Amino acid sequence: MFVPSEPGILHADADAFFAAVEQRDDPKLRGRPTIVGGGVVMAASYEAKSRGVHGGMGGRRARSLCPDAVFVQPRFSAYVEASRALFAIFDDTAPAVEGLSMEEAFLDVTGLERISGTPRTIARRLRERCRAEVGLAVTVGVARTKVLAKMASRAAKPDGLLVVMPDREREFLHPLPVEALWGVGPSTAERLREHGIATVGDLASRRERELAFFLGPAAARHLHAIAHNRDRRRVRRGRRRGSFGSQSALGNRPRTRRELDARLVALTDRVTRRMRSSGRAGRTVTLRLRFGDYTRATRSRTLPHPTDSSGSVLAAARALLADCAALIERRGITLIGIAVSNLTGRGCGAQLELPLDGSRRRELDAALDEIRERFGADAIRRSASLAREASFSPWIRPGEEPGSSLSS
DNA sequence: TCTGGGGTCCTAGGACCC
DNA sequence: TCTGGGGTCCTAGGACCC
Repeated sequence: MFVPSEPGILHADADAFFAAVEQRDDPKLRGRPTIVGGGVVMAASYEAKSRGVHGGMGGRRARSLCPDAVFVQPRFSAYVEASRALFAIFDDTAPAVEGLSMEEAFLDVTGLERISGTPRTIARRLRERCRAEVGLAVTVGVARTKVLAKMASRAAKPDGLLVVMPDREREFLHPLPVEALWGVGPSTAERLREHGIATVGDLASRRERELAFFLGPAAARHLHAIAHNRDRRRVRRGRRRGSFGSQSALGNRPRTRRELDARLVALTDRVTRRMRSSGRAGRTVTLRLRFGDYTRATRSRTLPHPTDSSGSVLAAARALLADCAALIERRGITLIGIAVSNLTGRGCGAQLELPLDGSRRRELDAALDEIRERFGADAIRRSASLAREASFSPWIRPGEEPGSSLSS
């Protein structure tokens, strides 16, 4: 009898991360609906979720749905520490780990069977270690592709493990509503439903060309591919972030120019400080605004040279803010944010610490493969000459911490 | 106390260059 | 001088995710 071998991509995701850390650290919260945040729900424990509370919901609505919930202030340093501990276990489990956020990652365990056992065994052990060593429940989805592993973990939550075997992929995927697809949000779902597409199976039955008419070519190609579980993206190590940003909500009361400028100074300081401690510089400064009527605007400016200095970023941000004075006057401002993108080092996504001894050879080859795959064979030659010009220093450096964003 | 705070990727038009 | 093709970069905005 044919026995298909187990697929090798794991998606590991800590359940209700912020809320779970709070419940771990304060026994009084265990078993009780716990909500992190106040004005807005940043994370809700499963006790609160079962009453209809979810992330992003207004605090008042959450309170009315779940009057006995305990609200706690977020403690970001505790979440960062928990995230590091989880990633230490992930890194110990698989050679290729790709962080998606503070609390989730893809792990490629292909070819580890002789050393560590089957993917199912590895996933089981990973979950046990996260619980024993970090005190958190981690759900794992296992499949042949990243999209499917991600969707498997979603389906297995909370505190579950789901392996989608290759001969069961369609059975798993096709009955799901289109909203369940990773990357399909309210807007795309509505457009699909307008065209009579309600399930992933419906989606798979349409031609890509037909989808492109109302989704655009890129979205059509992507959705058509994943509806057929074609997803060739590999688990990539050492991905570096593409931007640094910070924003702050202002409430509804009117703000003076002086107040806005003070916010801008604080935001700039926070962002450039983080950039300097990561050793990155950027060229494009973006100002993000939200107005009293919930409309938004962004304005950006690209500088001639990369910078990490608060002076240069602030000057650009101030000029952009001045351009928006009339808009702000008219609509009232409720949120201000800045981001710096177009970062130096972007594109050198596969990094390695020197020195290169024999044991690093395999990693180097994998890194070169990755660069070829993402940027074309020519990129190696161009990078090599750049690196020679720069005395082989700036582009080979240890990667950043995994998990670049704060999330719920 | 009525709407966090962080990210990613894609599109489309215009400027500019060869 | 006009037309065309092909490419890159910049800007603004939309959708989505955690």
